[in-house]
Amino acid sequence: MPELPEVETSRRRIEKALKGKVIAEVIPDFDDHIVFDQASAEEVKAALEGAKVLGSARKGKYLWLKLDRKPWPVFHLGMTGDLEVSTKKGFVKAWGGPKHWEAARARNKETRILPYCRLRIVTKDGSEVAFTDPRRFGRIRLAEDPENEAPISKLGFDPLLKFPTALKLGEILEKRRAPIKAVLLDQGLFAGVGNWIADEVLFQSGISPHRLASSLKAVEVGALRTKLLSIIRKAVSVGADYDHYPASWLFHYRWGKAKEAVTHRKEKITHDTVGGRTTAWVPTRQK
DNA sequence: CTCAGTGTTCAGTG
DNA sequence: TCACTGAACACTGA
Repeated sequence: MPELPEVETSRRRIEKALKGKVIAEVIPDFDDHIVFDQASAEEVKAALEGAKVLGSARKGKYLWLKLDRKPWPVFHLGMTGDLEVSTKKGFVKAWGGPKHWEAARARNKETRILPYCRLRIVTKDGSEVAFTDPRRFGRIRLAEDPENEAPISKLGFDPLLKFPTALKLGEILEKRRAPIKAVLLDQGLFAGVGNWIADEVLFQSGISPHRLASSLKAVEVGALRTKLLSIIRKAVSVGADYDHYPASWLFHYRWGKAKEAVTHRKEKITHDTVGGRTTAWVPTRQK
């Protein structure tokens, strides 16, 4: 479930594999018009092959490569997208379901199978990056100036880049009539926040997801801001490795809708739909 | 077989 | 015009 920490971790991973290198070959799935919804697979291939990777950048859940020529590729991981790296030669793409993987495996036992691979990038020195996405809500696009073009230009504050003071944030939330959970998910305000981070922030700051954003008191806005920043920084610092998130986080207990779901302190977890999304929260702790 | 679950966009409502 | 809601999108897995 790629939210800001997973996307930032992916960015660092592929930057390490590609920075300073020349892209030798790009292998897209030419039949995929969903992931390649604006630029065609052919156009992406043409834009990347032969270009040198200068670096990478990210805002919210979007990331992009900076090349020594335009346009640049922009990636969104959607709900199930991922960017994998191999430093040794030998990724093999396999489209479709498990049957395709078995067939590919049978053809070449030595090579790693990449389920649902949409794009492979191979550098001159043999490093490989692969974009995989089973459910195809992810997107691969091209842009001349990603940061200043829609949709990235429409994003709000990225908690890792620039974030408003508690005072300023309070002024913004005062004008919003939707439940705070829905406002936290608004990418035009909190770029990079997704469903689990929003729930975690509200859990840790003791605020009910149903509260209207405009009803939050200054002290609550301050707590929400502090928790939002600390949760994202912590998740990024451990490379979005869920096993290393603190045991006290709701994250470990929120999945599934088991009636008996409880926190690490045995508090009852309730599942409601807020802002159109399943919301896990703890009524005894969140007011 | 049905449906939840992921994030974004777009149509519809107020 | 603006703010907000809810469905649609593709697909797996429970």
